[in-house]
Amino acid sequence: MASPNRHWPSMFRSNLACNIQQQQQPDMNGNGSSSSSFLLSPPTAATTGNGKPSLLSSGCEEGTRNPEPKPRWNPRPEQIRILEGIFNSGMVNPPRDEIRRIRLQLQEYGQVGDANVFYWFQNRKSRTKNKLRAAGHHHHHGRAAALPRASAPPSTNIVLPSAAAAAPLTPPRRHLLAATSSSSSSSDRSSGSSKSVKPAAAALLTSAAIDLFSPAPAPTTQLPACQLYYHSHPTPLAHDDQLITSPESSSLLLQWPASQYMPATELGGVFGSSSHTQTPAAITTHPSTISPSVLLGLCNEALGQHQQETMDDMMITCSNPSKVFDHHSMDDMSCTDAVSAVNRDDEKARLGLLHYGIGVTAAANPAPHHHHHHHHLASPVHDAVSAADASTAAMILPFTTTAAATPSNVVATSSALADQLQGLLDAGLLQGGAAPPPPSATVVAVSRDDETMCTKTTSYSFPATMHLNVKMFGEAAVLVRYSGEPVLVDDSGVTVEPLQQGATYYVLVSEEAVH
Amino acid sequence: MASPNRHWPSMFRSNLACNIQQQQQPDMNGNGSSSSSFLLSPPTAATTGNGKPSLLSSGCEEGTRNPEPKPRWNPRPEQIRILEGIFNSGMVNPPRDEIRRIRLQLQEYGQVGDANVFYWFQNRKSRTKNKLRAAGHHHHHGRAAALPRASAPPSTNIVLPSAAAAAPLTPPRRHLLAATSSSSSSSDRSSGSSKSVKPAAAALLTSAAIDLFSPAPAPTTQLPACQLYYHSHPTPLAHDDQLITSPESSSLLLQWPASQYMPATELGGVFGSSSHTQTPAAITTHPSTISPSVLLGLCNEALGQHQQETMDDMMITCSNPSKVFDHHSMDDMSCTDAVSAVNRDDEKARLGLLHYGIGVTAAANPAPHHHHHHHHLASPVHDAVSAADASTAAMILPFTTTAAATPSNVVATSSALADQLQGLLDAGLLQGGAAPPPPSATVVAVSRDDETMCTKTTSYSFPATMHLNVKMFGEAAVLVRYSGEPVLVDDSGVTVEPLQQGATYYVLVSEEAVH
DNA sequence: AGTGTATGAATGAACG
DNA sequence: CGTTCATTCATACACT
Repeated sequence: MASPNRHWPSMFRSNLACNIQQQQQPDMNGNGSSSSSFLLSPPTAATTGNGKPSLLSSGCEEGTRNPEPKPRWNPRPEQIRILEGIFNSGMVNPPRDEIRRIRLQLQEYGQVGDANVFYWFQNRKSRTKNKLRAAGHHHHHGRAAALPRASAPPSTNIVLPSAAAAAPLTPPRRHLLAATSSSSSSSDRSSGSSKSVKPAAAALLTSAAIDLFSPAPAPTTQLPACQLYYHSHPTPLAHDDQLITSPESSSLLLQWPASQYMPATELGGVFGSSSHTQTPAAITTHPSTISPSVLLGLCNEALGQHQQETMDDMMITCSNPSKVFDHHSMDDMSCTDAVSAVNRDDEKARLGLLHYGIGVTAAANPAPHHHHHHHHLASPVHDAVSAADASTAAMILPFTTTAAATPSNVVATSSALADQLQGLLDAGLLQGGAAPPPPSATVVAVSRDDETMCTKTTSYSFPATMHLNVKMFGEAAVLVRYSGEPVLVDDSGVTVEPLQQGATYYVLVSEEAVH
Repeated sequence: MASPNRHWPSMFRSNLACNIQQQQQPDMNGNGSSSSSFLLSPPTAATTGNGKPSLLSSGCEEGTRNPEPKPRWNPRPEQIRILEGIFNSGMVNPPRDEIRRIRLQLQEYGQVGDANVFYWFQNRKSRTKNKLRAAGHHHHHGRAAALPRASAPPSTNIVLPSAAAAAPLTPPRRHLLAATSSSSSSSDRSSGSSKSVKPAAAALLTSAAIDLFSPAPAPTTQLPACQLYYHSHPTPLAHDDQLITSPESSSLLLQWPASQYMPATELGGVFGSSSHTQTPAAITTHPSTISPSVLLGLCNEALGQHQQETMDDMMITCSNPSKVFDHHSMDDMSCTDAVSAVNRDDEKARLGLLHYGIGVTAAANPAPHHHHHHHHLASPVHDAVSAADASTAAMILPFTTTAAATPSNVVATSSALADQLQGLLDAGLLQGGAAPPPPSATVVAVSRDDETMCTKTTSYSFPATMHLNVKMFGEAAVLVRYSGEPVLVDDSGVTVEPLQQGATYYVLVSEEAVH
């Protein structure tokens, strides 16, 4: 695809150290050519007033770190609004050039780099998706394609009258006070902060509503193809403030037709970006064409104020992710797969050690559902127990272990588990299945430290049939059978008879000796 | 398939909404409904109709004013225990599906969302790392010496007699009094920690490091040539007889089981759940099954209460090294290197270490906070066992194992059942169950003799919460979690954080060093 | 009553 | 794209 924007990330890495105050942004690419550039707004703080600056650090001093403080971009509310608007207009993942444009727009409110914009979209999209997933998790409805309108499930595609919708979640007043900030979901952070306003509450609400349903999912998943560009209008921005605040604008929102929906993306295409750019008037103008989402976007952006929530709802329209279920089923997963999967997992980290594994799916089997209390020993439990024991045993006796271990018996309990194990075995991971274990005897050395009162046991696995020199455990070491019966050794400490395969012996050692 | 479900990033925020105070009763879950709950899903709430309808839906009270926007999740002690257990079992950053499972488990004790779990892990990991950094700050090279920094890490590696150990970070008295959780490091919150300890520095100080066994690697001498393999025997040992020799220790070890064995991996999966699942009765039933380690656990518990002295137990195995280690060249990596890496901090270190990876484990024990302690020891014991087993298992099948066994999985499994026993153990053991009283951590030292190609493992049981001086196992020793993730240690080799109760750690030692 | 720590939550930045 | 790291924000508690 054209997706021009892919790899950006690497780019900026600048570090400028601290010098400058604040936000320097990764501007990156901007390439200087384009006009842009101006770094105008220095610091956030300044410009608008955001207020926050103070405390943060920013500065560079603090020395501890290396030379690279690089303050992270801290989007201002206005910027967030804009971004949010664009995003919900369907421009889920803007191409490079769009990013650039957006950046320019944002710049009016504060320094910002393309990278920031890029990341913002990436994160926003990603997070939205996850959230969605989480939320919907319970039921996976399969609704594959839900419709736009119905959007998924829920439904909420309704337009909500402002009041109703809004009310519950977002406290209106909040907006007033805080003003801009509350755009949809993510934004609050920036503004609020302190207690007075309480961020979370309002914000959350808002966001909540939005996130889940609306925005993202749908648009996101949907068409990749259509991304839109929003055209920026040169002008408008400036007024942003005004727009936002103004009541009127809000009123606008109401107006549009909720009825028609179209995928956000599409809209976006249409005018997505414009949204924020748009002036109320404009909106008015094209009401029909505009999709709700767009409108929403606009609203958010533009006025953002109170109503946002409402809008959100609207947006929802298109959604549906589709893939709800792709996971893999463990069952299917062959050992191999499983293995690999596992590895993958940490892979990055390193090879594979991994922990995860098998056991896994457990969920499946027993029911997680509450019933906890009941079955006591019920079979499951029982099995479990035995399994556990077995395992224990295995551990203990390594030797024995694997082989026997067929999980199946034991494990049988949980099918899922079993399967997995089985898989592993098959895969050959576990030795048990695969290779016959060589004969060996286990020798457990038990020593106690009088001081610490600690008892330590070390176990060794020696080849069966070998003659062990007990002295290796110290002069005073005594080798005994599991039964406690001493094993005969010659003067040099070597066992008279070879170790028996599969047998377990114990050596008593004193720490001193060991030492 | 494998891939799809892995980690999920972030974001899900829930709004929870109604959080309700559920908090108090663990049981509340009742909910029966489906397994999960709705927790976060506000969104989904929608399911129904979307939440929007004015409030209704959710029900959350928001209808009202919303007194509380979103109360932040407040993990209950049991939940913390569980999380802590999982975390220290190596599941530092659980994949998405694991999170889900974990959540289900946690839900038994109170409302919680995937996001909460996600955040918990993220934060926990992050903070652990930072702490380390802070602590170890000094110069790299700190060899043995004590250190300069006053604050931080006083690494005192003292041996701690049993008593001393108690809890560095966690307020000791707390245990007695409140008894609440106190799991280790992070968890304390619930119980109470706070200032006393303070930041890392303080913490470190407080906790004394222990140096118990210095000889670590091999207490005993080396083994001659052992080649071993562990063969699995299906049943060999079955006798429950007792055996062992030594008096005291023996008592501990006594009989172990024989019953069925299964690969470590299996265990992992299995035991986790089983453990907590177990009912006392069950236990009783199979007493024979108990492994030495279990016994130890008991001991710990039994006596341990106040202090935990260390006990250890253990096992071993020699296996063919070649297989074991070869993967990535563990050979190449010198311990030293490894170590240093650790100190370095960061992931790289981590990664490197991972090579070693080992496997499995863990168990934690619960601490029943309030509540009498009476559940028979049974459960605890059981827990212990599992822990031990796990470790053992790990050793045995290190490599293989790993792959599959996800502790969490395990855990998850258990969750379902959990409850009944619960009364007994709170959380149960999941994998990590926790033991109420006798917190201890298992440290398995793995050493390989290049000549003989034998691998020897020794396991120690240290009081949980103590800071272990890894150097006791040799300069080049590296302490890793079951997952293979290295445990952070300061320059002097003392763990930044105390050992986690119920957790199993592995120490990689090079024979040479030992030598 | 404040103040600071510990930690949940949110999100920018990056890596693979 | 999904995941992970790092930072920051905000809040619950404990402390003196």
